[in-house]
Amino acid sequence: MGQPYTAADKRTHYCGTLSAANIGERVCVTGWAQKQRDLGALIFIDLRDRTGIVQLAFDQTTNADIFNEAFTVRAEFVLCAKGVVRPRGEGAVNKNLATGEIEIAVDEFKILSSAQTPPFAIEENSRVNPELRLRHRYLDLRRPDMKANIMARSVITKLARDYYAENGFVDIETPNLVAPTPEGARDYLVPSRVHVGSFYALPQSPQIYKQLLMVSGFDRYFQIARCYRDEDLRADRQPEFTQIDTEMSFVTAEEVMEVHEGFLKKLMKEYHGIEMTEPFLRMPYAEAMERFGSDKPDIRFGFELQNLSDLLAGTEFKVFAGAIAAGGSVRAINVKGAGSFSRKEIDALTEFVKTYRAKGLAWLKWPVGGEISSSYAKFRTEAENEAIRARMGVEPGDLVLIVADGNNDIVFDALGSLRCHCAKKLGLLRPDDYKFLWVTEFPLLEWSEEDGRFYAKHHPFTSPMDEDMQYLDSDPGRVRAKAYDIVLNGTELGGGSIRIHDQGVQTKMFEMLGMSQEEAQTKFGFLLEAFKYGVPPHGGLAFGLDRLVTLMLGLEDIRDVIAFPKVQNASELMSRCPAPADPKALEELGIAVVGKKED
RNA sequence: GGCCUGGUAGUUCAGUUGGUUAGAACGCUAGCCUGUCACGCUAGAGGUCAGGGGUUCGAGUCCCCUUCAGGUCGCCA
Repeated sequence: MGQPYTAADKRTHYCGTLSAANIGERVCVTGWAQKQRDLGALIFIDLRDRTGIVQLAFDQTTNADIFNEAFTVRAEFVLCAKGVVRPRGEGAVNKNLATGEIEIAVDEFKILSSAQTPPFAIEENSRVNPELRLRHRYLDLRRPDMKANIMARSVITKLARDYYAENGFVDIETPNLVAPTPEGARDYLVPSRVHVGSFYALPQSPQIYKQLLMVSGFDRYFQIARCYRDEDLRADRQPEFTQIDTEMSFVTAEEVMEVHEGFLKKLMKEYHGIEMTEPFLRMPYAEAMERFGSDKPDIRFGFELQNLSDLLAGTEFKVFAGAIAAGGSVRAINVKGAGSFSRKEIDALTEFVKTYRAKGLAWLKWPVGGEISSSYAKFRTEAENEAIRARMGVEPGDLVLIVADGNNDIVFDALGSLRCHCAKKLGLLRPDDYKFLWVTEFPLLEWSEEDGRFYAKHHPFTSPMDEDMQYLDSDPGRVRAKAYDIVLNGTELGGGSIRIHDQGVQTKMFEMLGMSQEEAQTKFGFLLEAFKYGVPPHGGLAFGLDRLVTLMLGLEDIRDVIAFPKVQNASELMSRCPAPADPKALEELGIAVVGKKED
């Protein structure tokens, strides 16, 4: 139900752009009815488009036909209105509205489309069930805040394109139907009709292709690349996501970092008006772990980790002694000003660290003007207390939280998460405080107890550091990589590395990952082959665009910057995918679905 | 795969110790109203208390299962 749209209905202005400057002009506006207010012989309609709202005025005595049309308008009707912009009457100015000084005296009017009452109000900050919002995402995206998010994403994407183009990067598309990835995240598989029984994968990243583009001599590559990983979702993780993907030839790690730092600084300046002149802080992985218990530390606040193992060498407290004896450690953070936390609050913190596999949480309190108290009173000594107080810089009113475990990974993980948790609880995290950090010198390999072998921490094309080459055979776990992550306020925004450009080192790397010559040939033969024909030293970096936009907007949920996101079980509530396939299509693909998982 | 939280009109929520006909606000429908903009006034409609099972004289409320959504650990080279 609606009238036809003709060339004569072409809009002259966006609703939100009209102002007192347009008074006296005859204009044509189009959009959605935000609200119809019927005062009897006078009707007002707020008309909304992507720029804002303008008020349409209808007077029964002036034009009864148009007035009667306006009478039938309900929320979300699509309208085209023409008329003269006029100032509002004395006392009728709306200071809360950008266009509040004026209105349009409508003299031509069309209902282009009627509308059902929407299932939720189209307004800013509406606190509506996310499920309902996603089912009607097209309506959710009409809300001004969601619309602003998506439009901001467009602006940031354009900034990226401009910056990298200005710096000599060539925008090149890489395939979305690629060979399955042998390691790493699970692939989304795409069956081939022509090759029944064979599969493409959707790319987890354009990694190999961009390296091959360096072999081809493009020197600098750039792409806004869609990537896919079939893993469980989080608030900051979607199964399909977008990377600002880059690669450069003839560069060192330092040069790669400088170029990308330039982009972030440009973004901060043009988007937030914040001039960042100092180079971003750089910190080796080992230091990040030691001080913050995390490879993506939030450095907006302190509460740094301290190793107390040496101070507690003689402790009679079995939990501590046992952890140290097992080759682990006892570490602590001093949560400044948290001495007032109640027993109940500390119990909640204990539960919190347990989710990170810590067995418990010990604590020491130095209350203002009170006696030292602790969770392990029976075992502590005055000397130990004093040593801890001195090392942790404890002042009255502080709370020292201690985690001990035979496995240092657990100690770091638990305390690293706990310090962020406490900072949040104490309200120390300002989203408009931007602290960038490069984390460098990541370990090249990671030992898997479960599989009894090494895995590449980054990916198998990452170059070892020159000074650690000597340990490749004798002590592979010690080898550091020319890898770097860019971290903002505790979130990994992106990461990259200098790649191996030596065929021999690459072969060695595959060996260390337990891959035979034949296997390496089968999986990456084309890459090794390409490397025979003159490969430049190269490296690159990819930003997670979704996370970048989320942080730039001060949001927490990645879904707020994605037009059509998926929910936790990786389905999409609006289109209802994934869905069972047409049996004929399956037959053509040679695929039989043998049954859904019962458990 | 594990753990935690939640699901009550269209929406946001309340619903006491298990007790009569499940309420409010907003929205919606109709009528009235010439300066509203959270318009106002009057009247009205609107409920599979997520679904199923159980306990009970009696279940929105207690128990179990399922389902959906959210958070999180594992996972995410």
